[in-house]
Amino acid sequence: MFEIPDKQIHIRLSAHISKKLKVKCAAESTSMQIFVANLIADKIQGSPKKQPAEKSQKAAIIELLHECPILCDVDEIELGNLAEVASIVHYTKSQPIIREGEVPDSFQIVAQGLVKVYKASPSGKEFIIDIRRRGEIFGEISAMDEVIVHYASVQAIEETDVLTISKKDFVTFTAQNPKVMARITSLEMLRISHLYSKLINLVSDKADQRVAKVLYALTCKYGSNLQFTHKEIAEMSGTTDETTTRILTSLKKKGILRLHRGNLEVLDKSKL
Amino acid sequence: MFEIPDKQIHIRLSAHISKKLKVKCAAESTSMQIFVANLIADKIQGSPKKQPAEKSQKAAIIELLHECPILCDVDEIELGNLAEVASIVHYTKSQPIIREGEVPDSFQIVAQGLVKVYKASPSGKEFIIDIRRRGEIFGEISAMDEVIVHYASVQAIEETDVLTISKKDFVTFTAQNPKVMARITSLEMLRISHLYSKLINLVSDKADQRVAKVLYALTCKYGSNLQFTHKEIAEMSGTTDETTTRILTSLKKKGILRLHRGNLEVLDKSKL
DNA sequence: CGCGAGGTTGATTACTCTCAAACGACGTGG
DNA sequence: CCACGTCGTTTGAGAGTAATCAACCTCGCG
Repeated sequence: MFEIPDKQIHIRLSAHISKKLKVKCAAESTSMQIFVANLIADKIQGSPKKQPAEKSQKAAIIELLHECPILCDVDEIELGNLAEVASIVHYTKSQPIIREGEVPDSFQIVAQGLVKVYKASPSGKEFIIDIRRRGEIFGEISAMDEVIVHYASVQAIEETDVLTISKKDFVTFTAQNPKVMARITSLEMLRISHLYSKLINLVSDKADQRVAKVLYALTCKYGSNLQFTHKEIAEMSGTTDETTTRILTSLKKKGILRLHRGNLEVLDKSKL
Repeated sequence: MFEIPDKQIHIRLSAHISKKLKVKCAAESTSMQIFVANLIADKIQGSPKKQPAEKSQKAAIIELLHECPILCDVDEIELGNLAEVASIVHYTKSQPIIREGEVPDSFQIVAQGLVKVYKASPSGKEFIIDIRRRGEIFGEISAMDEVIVHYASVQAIEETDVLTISKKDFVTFTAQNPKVMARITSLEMLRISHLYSKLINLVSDKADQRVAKVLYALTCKYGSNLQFTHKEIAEMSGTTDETTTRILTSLKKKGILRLHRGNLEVLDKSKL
């Protein structure tokens, strides 16, 4: 398993090293503790180890596969075979799953928790393209035989379990189940339509409308209790933290929102 | 055929009708002459008529199919069959080909000329998502069996010939040529990666860098002589006409560009 | 010639980013 | 348990960007 060790470790750093670390963490938008913890874990254990699917897990995996829209009508036997080659990998909060530029080697389905799909600009600004939850897929680019690289990064935004299938196994599976490939294509086109909407929103809406649209979309998908920080809302809207805070407080004053630390509640979706 | 009549027609409009027409044309970013010409043509002839592929055309159609990346390795017989059910449709400059929200009924390949894929916001602002030329496809959403609608509009930006294949025929074709479907999926993923880049550019770059990136990308694809108006560059960059003009003139002063009416020449691509 | 589309320029306004400071909540180390 | 650092949040002031509004130019064409 890949987890931050329970034991506390105390580290003393010289001032300039500490400063550099701070800058790096800021650029990667991660906390120093998590960064160092992951660094240590990486060093000690290498990449997250795949956990072979145990018998007790197999039923759970098949249930997850059933919940995945692109696999919903694949027959039981095929799903069983797929479950055999799948494994569950746990990622801690803020742990990277895919880094932009890496060569795809596996297809993934979120089993539990949330991941963000995002892209960072050279200047360090991040834009969250999508949030995926249980049953939603990513890394589907590995189903392609061309040699391409990941064009976005994926990171867990809370404790997350991810079902992982190696590229080789997934290619074999799709070859035997052409309908799955068709569903993936269909999904990609749907995602393109969402991207088009995001583009046109970015060029034509002001920051407050963009934030409102993000909140509206999140509410539609996740309900009125949203476990996101202002920073995350900002990165989904393409604005800065401060601007987002201002917009959120103004929405609060209008009675549309209730703000708490690290989460917010939408009281009146229709007013967004 | 669907063309602006050669005969000149002089129309006298009352002031308020003229004004409304002007506003409408501005909103749809088309010239009044073309708008009225298309209006008349639509009224007289209905939708653009499909021109049945004549013998002399069939060779040209097959040549086009060969140039289309997603079809490049389909065998000659299949391409011949596809050519049988394909037809060439001519669109005049600024004529709409697909309107957002329409139900897809055909798959299209640009044979000659240029089309823009764009989306308009409710406020009327347009964003040009992509420019397609000979061999590039659009309307591929009609290959899907789900009932969905077009999520962007397509318009000819110069005199353009488009190879059109009905949804039914194209679905039949892809069913017999699964590799084509795989290539389409691959293409969609590539397009997604471009969209990701556009998104991150919009949120992190200033207007001048966005324009520069647009010019750079256009130069890579079309060479140093670009037949685009400032308005079109602006709609690709997500800025206004005026801002784009300012940026272009500043680039001209730096000796990177040469500006002419309706086109521009990139002198030093590396400085963009 | 007169019109309209494309292009240019200036002045003003509005928005939002940036920088800065500060606070409360929380967890951890001591 | 307290002190501390970090994170998430809040607020303010100032700067800079680009949108908006407006006027004007000019080229090409009917």
